[in-house]
Amino acid sequence: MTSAATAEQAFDALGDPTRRHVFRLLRDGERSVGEIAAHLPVSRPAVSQHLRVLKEAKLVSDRPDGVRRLYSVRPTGLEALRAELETMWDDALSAFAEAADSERTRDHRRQPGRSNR
Amino acid sequence: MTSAATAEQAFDALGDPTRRHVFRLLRDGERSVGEIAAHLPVSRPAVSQHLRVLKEAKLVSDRPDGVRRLYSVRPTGLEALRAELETMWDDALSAFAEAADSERTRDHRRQPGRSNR
DNA sequence: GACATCGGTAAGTGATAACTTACCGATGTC
DNA sequence: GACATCGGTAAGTTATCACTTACCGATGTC
Repeated sequence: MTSAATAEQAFDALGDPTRRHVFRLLRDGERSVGEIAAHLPVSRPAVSQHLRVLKEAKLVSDRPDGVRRLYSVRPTGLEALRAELETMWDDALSAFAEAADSERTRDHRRQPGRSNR
Repeated sequence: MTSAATAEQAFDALGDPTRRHVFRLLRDGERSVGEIAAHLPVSRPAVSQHLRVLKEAKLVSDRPDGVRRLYSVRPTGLEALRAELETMWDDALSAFAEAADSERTRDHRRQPGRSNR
């Protein structure tokens, strides 16, 4: 229950600007919490909390390194997000084509009784 | 200024579960506001507000149809999101590989002076 | 062992945004 | 024109969540 690795979690996690910022920082390589916080306009505890969310969404992983704790990106969550987005994309394209199609088929001159239900 | 079509907006827009629900409904084809609301546990005005956000993020478009207003998915915003995610994905993979690499290279037995700064 | 650094957690606060009901203009039907 | 339907907007409430400071345990250094 605590491990679902859903795209939902990834969407929610990356729905916050600060969290996206944190995530993007990690694309350069693993960083400690303090380093991350130094690059952001928020406090270190705030970063810790964001990292927890990202971790739960399987977007990052961490490992101890002495007193520090190094965080790094993790493909798992992103993969789920990518797959979901791919589906969205395909469906969107077909829905878009279909809509454009019916739009074209439908008479453009105003039809009085036109209320497709 | 009101039209940027950023991936940021798309991330923020799809960061809300209800909005994702709305967006997914539209994958089946264009729908009126009332129809959408009927499928959701929220009121119609709430749906209207969500649709506005989705519209600003270029994720949906609308057109009048008599008294109704039909909303449909729009590839534009999704495209921006997809591109951004693609970048994230590539960077994540290389960062991941790099991290795994340095992890492997680094001696696994505890080194005393190990504090890479 | 004393001391410093790092980071997670607790507790509290403030802003935001998701929701509600009420209202109103626009369109279509009779 | 009267009436109904649909949907956007205004205004207000509430819950959520991002953030703060304070505290504490863990690890490393001397």
